[in-house]
Amino acid sequence: MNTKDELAKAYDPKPVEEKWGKFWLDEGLFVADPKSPKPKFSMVLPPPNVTGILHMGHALCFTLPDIITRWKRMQGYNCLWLPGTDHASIAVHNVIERSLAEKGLTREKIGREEFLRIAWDWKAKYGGAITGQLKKLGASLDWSRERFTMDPGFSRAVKQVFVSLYDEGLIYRDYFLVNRCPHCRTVLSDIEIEHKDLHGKLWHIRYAVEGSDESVVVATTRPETMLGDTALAVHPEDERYAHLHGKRVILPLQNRPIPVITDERVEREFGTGAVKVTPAHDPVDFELGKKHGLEQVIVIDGSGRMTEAAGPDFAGLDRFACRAKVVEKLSEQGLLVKVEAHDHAVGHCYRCKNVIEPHLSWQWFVRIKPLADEAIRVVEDGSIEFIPANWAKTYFEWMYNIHDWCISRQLWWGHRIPAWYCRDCGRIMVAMEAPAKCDKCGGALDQDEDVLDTWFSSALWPFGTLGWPDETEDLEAFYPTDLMSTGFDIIFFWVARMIMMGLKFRGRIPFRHVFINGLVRDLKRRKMSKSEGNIIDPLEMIDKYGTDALRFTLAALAVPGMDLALSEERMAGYQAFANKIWNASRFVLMNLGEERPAVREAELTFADRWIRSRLAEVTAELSSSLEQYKFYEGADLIYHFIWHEFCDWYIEFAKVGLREGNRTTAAVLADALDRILRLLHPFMPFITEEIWQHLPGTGKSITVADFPRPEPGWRDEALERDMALVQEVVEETRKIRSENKIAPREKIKLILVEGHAKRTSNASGKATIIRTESEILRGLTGAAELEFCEAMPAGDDLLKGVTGPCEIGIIPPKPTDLGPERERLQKEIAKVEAETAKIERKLENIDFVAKAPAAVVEENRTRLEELRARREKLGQNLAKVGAAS
RNA sequence: GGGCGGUUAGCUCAGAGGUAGAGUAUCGGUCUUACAAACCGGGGGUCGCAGGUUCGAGCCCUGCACCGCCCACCA
Repeated sequence: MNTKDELAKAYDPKPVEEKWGKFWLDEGLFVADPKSPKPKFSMVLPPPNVTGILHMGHALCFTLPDIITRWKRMQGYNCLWLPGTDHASIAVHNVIERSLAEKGLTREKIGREEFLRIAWDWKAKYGGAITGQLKKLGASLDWSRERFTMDPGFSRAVKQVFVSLYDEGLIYRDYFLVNRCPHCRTVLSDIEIEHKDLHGKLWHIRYAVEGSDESVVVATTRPETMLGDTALAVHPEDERYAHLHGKRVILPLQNRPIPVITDERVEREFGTGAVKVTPAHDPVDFELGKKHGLEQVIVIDGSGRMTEAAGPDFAGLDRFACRAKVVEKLSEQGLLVKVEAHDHAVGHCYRCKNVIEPHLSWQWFVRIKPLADEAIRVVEDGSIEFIPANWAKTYFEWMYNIHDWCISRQLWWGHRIPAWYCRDCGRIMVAMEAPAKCDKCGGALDQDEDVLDTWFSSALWPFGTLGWPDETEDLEAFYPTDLMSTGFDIIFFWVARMIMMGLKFRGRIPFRHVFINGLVRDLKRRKMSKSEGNIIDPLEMIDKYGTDALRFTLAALAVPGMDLALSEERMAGYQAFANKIWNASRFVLMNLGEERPAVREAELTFADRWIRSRLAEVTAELSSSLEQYKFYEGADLIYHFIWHEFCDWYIEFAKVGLREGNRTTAAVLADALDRILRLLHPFMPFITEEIWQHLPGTGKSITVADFPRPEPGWRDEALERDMALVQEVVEETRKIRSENKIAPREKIKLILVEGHAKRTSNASGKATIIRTESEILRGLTGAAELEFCEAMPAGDDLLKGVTGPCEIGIIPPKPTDLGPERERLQKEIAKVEAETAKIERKLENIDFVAKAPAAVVEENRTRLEELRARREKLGQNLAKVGAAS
């Protein structure tokens, strides 16, 4: 890259992001090589829906793993991060059927073939939107391996899995009561139902006992289903109803006799203790019906309308309209005893939010227990780890109580179930390819109309994308993957099923770590939704603050497993951070030529050694944070280091050296920046690449540069402690200046009173610190004249005697009010005294001295001494100021 | 009904049994030649409540309150 062109004064992300985003892809820097001898690190991207447009959830889901992948890549791993999209049956249906409805059409009117043509067209046209947006986030995905859950290879994998499971008896077909969404007109699995507590009613209805004047009152939340009642149930030991055993009651409105049955599952305390039984429309009743051999009368169809069986008064009515009418009729006939308010949970469709309807029909199921048992084991034995670990509990909770999985959907967009039915003998044939005719009777065959649950195919994502069922190079090289990063909302939908299918079809876990990220919420902690109007659009944020700022914000807020409240202010803060780095880099580059100067050990200044020591420490800490997926911690670390150590202190120190023409300082500055950029790169890929390319002596791309390792020789804790003293002196000086309203320009005289000697450093360190200290005091505080207290020995080296924290006083440059300084000292004294008292109390406590670890006791003693010494010096200073006034 | 989180500065959140932190906001002061998207300084806290363990608790234990989420067949 051209190192000569100057950096603009302020950072402008747009051209930079465009340039390097393209460069990385053109150069194939993220393309994985299955033959590489390097250790591998692989992930598959949770495929976004083709219908999707980028939202903050995506931004988070792509940023966090991208940080990991970039970090691993820089560490020399052969990284594969495989992208793709999901066909999202129901979501696509919703989109297309809505547009059909606008033209007065339905999918049934245009037919399956035409519908699928439209769907594929739509996918081709809009399905790419999400991938284009993804690239803007700078996610280092291997686009050469992009997949789609309905591409031919993946479809083959899906069929293969279905056929195998069917052959093994793990997939079966059954006539069963399932959840159906009347709006989406398909059945759903149990976890696709959202339970919401609603304020409902409990209607008490009188049923006459056959052949007597007696009656029984039942309570129900769904009066319309009574039309399909085929029994009345009471508890066998409920004495109130003992005389009804074996009798029949007359179903009102239908005037049909139904038997009274007894079952332990009836709660005597609830309602009247007598319950109507509707086997075709209630899950419990369905089971009761099976147990007691009851008839199943379907009175509500798949669209939520009443059937002929509901009787002429109700047939054709919508279920809710029917409810009103039933209640009305019962009331007219005096059979409605009372109506109570009653809160209860009602199932809603997770896609369209309509109330779901229990629906009796033929469906396909996965017999899940045998698969779940293995999947439980691999988490129990630690083969798969959840991060944070307590999500494993959620996983177990569901897995232990898992129910068979209904996988058929009455939709067209998706993987059509590879099952054929013989028109003549009804035989079912399941195969990869359509059989020509029935292998039993030779009859013609019809393929099952339904498609598979989208999640059935997603479950195969970690190996289906790598070429399975073929034993490909990629599959060999990259399965199992190392990390699955996703939201807790799809642990059941997706994570659990991937584990089950991975174990079943690869015999190995699909991934080692499951990182659970939280939900992105707004500042009021509400979920972002269109209807709330609180959406923060990532593309808008990128436009406004830059991708790096967005990424850094998400990382800084990402505490594992916790929801994060996104704030635009914060993002603006990280935009400023990018600008800060930019300007710091400008300063560094200004002080470099075409070549990077070499470091000469002998010329290293105190500050140079200090920043190297800090760098070694921060490098180690950052790696440790990333290893634990503590993105917030890593972000915080690097942010603080760059802004408040590198910029605020080191660059200021370096100016002293640079002014004197110290080329080693220039070299250290350049080297530190180089390392900083590499440390920061996983978080802020674009700006770091841009600056790095301007630094002399770097390589092809920072994406494949070495991630820094802590230099073992650089860490120097004693030196860091000395620097802390220097910083204390400087900060105290600034404080005094500020409180006395002394302008930076004005020269002041400082009085340094030597502190206690406890924190003495080694002799050579002292010499250095003293020199640096003078530099800094001049350079940073503008104090040209230093004056030291009487106790200080006079001599050439003004600060020779300073060995510990210093109390600083000032002699104002001109007569001025010393009141503020006096107040400051008094406040400081009060603080010191309060703390002294606290520690004294502690040390007077015999138990504390006896039982606390010796080191802690010693620490407190030292601290007490420090405080007492400090109190004394403060007193001396106060006396001086007091005397001056 | 069962389970899981949360409650720390005005706001958003970190926090490792041993001196309560960050960002931001706020107040005051600075154009100190990398950066006003900046610099310097200040103020701001009974760590939800009540007990307990401990020499010592924001942190561990018990109970309670409130907020949020997940699961669940009292119709």
